[in-house]
Amino acid sequence: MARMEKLGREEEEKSVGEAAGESSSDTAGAGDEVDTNNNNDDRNQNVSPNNKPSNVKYQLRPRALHPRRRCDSEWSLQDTLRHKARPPPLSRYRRKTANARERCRMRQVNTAFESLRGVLPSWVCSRRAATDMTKITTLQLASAYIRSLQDILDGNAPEDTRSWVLSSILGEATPMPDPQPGHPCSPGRAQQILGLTTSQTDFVSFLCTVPEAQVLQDNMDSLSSLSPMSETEAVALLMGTDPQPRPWLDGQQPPLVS
DNA sequence: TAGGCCATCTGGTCCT
DNA sequence: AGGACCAGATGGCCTA
Repeated sequence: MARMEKLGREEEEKSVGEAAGESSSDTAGAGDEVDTNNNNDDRNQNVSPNNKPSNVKYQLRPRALHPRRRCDSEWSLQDTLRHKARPPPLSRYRRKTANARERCRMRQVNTAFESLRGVLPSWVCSRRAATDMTKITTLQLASAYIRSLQDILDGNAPEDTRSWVLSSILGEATPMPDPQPGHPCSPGRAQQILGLTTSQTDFVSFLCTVPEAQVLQDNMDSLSSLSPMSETEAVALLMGTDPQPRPWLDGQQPPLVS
């Protein structure tokens, strides 16, 4: 939290500085007077003279076109032919405006990540600290979540799914048999107990007629190390009555907002 | 202290 | 020409 506040302050200060005519790159120096193409960088020393990796996890690739073309086997002839003369560097004004646009663009990316976290059900994330919801984690969780929903829609589920879902809906500890009209876990019963809307009851009906949601749990196995789900949580998701607080959305400082 | 994650700056490329 | 997008580089913060 404190970290994010500090980051926010830093950005604010930088924005103020730029508004005052300062160039943040004057102090940050991210690229200023740094020969980003030179291979004398410490982290490039594991690259052999023929530019092949030597037992390293990753390596840097030359940024400039000509060195990259020399070392990058994926560089195509078309790329070479398409290469244009190097344009002059941007003016100081255009560089600043470009930086501002880039910051804005990255804010939009972060907003999109926040939005994505917002649609992830709590049981996907509830076992994770808010600070653990990194961008990568968010994408991985969302991917697994979507996969689970897709499996449900495709009907790739064992037979016991209906009873599992309905027993969860009804808050009963043991699996229920297949619902029959008038059965305690029929859609009508669920509507009565839970006060469901018509559309929600329709969804229960859907669950009563197709095998599906065990796959949700199965897919959650892939997430088990991240966030084991309870039946109640899963049903809350399915019914749109997600009861759990989402600390990363709860008015607290979001974990990754710039 | 190393590694992960992030924001930011920057240059290159593509598109309008 | 200028904006959008992308990826590399850099430095700060945090945690194991």
